[in-house]
Amino acid sequence: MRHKGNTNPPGRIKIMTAFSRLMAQKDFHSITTAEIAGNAAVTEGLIYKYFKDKKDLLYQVLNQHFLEFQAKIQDRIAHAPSCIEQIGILIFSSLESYIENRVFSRILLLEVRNSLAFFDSGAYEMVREYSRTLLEIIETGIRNGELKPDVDAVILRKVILGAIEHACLGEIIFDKELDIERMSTGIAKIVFNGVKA
Amino acid sequence: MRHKGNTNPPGRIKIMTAFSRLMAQKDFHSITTAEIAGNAAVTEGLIYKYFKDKKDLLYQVLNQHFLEFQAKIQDRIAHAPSCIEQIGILIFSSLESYIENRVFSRILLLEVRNSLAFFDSGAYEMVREYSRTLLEIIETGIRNGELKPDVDAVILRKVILGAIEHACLGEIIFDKELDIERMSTGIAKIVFNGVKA
DNA sequence: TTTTTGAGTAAGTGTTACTTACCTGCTTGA
DNA sequence: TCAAGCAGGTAAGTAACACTTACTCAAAAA
Repeated sequence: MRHKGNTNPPGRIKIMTAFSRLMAQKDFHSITTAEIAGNAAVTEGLIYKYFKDKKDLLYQVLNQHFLEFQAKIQDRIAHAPSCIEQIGILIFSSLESYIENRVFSRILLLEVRNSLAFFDSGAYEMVREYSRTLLEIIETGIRNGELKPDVDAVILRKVILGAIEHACLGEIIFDKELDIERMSTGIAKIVFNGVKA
Repeated sequence: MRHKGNTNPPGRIKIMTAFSRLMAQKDFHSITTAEIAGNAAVTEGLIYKYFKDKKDLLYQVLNQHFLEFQAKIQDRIAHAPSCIEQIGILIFSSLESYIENRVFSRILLLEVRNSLAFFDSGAYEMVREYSRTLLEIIETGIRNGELKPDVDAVILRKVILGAIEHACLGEIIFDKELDIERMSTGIAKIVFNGVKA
């Protein structure tokens, strides 16, 4: 049966950290419950005391990482004066978080999306909040004249989020370095000024 | 053992079409080999005559879909006069293919990326070719003055590919409609002209 | 006529995610 | 004060799954 207690017992923490460690080395499907339990020095059964199933464990680890991501970005954006700068900061901070926290990125960009169960999870709600934040910035920018009045806010959001994700996807998959500063200013320049001569 | 013959026997075709049908209904991991065999009216063992494992079946189905995708895009681009138009066509045709061929999209955007084995597959080579095509168009555009001379071609490619993927991701996942014309011209407008007032 | 070979089958097998029943010590309230 | 309840954790399963092995059959080659 599922656990009811609302504390955070050592076994639960050990399972999550062991799983995070393993996610840094290999993909979700090739990590076995036996392996998780072994690394956490608990029995397999305990995993199912704290997590509904293996996927639920994945989502909760993602959730935990997401909290830091969210907090950092919201804080930085709050201190920026203009919408243009806020968008620049969001691009930079997102890339920075993706690159610095590769376990988080691997899970969010590569592992969870293939299962519909994710979209009912709390972690997905955080994705939506992040996405909503960007939309609000864009809409404010259009209203106060920083952005062109005929810009489609929803499409612009898709362009920005897509660019961010695609920018670090290869680097996450193949474990390469990324010049975050160069990439984020490059993306911002294209989106803000366009590329047509 | 793996099959050696180079024909395309009925069993093999039945397995691939049955699997494609199933992929339209549910995600890869929840499709069982028994289910595939049952739908194809063959025995489970035959799957492993023609495919190394379940993932290999996935990659080969993707490959097959990709051939049509590639052919359509290359053909359309060849008939466009300018780089600007070629990029517009690539955006439109990609979105169209993603939306019209959802099995292909689900596999490419959601299912294969989580396993490193994919990046050794023939299907991934086609992704690279598609990506290379876009880069060449951009570089030509910069050289002949259609695009700004200081544009970073690699970053621009990431913005465009990211925007395309993100534009139809939600629609693929949640099985929604998409106004392809509106979306592709919207993306092109932002990328070409920028959004800053 | 015999041999080879590709297409396909039947019956496994080891692993894996997940379950069930249990133990153990700590708190708590009657 | 002590039994009851409960949270943390364990041990030993089990069903289902991906994948394997050893086989049959038919038709073309030799």
